[in-house]
Amino acid sequence: MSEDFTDFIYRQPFQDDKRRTTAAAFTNSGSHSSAFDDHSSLLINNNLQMFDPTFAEFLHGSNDHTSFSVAVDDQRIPAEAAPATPNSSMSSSSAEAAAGDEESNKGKKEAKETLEDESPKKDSKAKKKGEKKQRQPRFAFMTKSEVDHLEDGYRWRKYGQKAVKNSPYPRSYYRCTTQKCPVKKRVERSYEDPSIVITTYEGQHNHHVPATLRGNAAALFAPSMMAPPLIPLEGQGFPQEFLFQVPHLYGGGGGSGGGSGSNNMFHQQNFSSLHQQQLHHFVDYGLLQDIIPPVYPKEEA
DNA sequence: CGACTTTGACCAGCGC
DNA sequence: GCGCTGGTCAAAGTCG
Repeated sequence: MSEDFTDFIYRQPFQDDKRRTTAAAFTNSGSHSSAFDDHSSLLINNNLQMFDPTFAEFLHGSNDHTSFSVAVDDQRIPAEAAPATPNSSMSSSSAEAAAGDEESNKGKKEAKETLEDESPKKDSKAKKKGEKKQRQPRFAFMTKSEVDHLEDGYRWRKYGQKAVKNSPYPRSYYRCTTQKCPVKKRVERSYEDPSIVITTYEGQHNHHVPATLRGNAAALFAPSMMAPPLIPLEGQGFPQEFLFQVPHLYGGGGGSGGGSGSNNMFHQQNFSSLHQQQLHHFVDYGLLQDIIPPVYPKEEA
């Protein structure tokens, strides 16, 4: 299914680090590698400098972050999955790739969550045994930030936290507090670079951004999360997830410590046409078209 | 008092 | 079949 993309990933002009990361990620699919061990993912690691810094900035209005990345759909960033991951750049392990189509473990839980919404209680837990659930599209953002929970314009309620294998940092689970909104997100820190926060959004908001939010986030994020179901996860040959990083050109707070490790990954020289194509690809999937503000093109200009 | 966080327990999928 | 791990629930605690 997403093999195409996996392949694509391998072809990326990764840096040494990247390569190793990727390799590690793909070979380290022990069991549930980790938070980001789903299917193959499409990576646009370094070299991708498509967005204007404002893009990253809109993320949460603050300037904690210096980098930003996105993963779409079932893929997760093998933050912890890649023990050898030199930097937090994500790669994806195809461990759950197979699951992508059919969905596997988490699907069921999510199913109950996303489908039944907030109504399900322990009850739902007991039932829905054989019931399988399709996975919601996911967007993983890697953000360099001091705070774990980044402001993205929506209100979230934390409903769980788990220690992550291979990582000293726990993973937090959040759910959109808006009723009927099935969106969930996971937040964890890269064990490689503690300064990087990996946020994975799952599902799409079916409501507008709370008015109380920062204009930035609200304006920019709302659309993306509210986009209609555009990801035919199953059998579409789509990348279960893809992600890209956006270097934050602003001095992320004077060479933030963590930045060091990520410097490599966020260090790009130019935005080649290839990347543009890639971006287009993503956009075509309709996943980012809303997320990506019209500012990126100006990068060229 | 309502909203949110913390935290232990539970459940299911997967690999061995 | 067993153990590990990820994901979720829900009671209790905290905060404004």
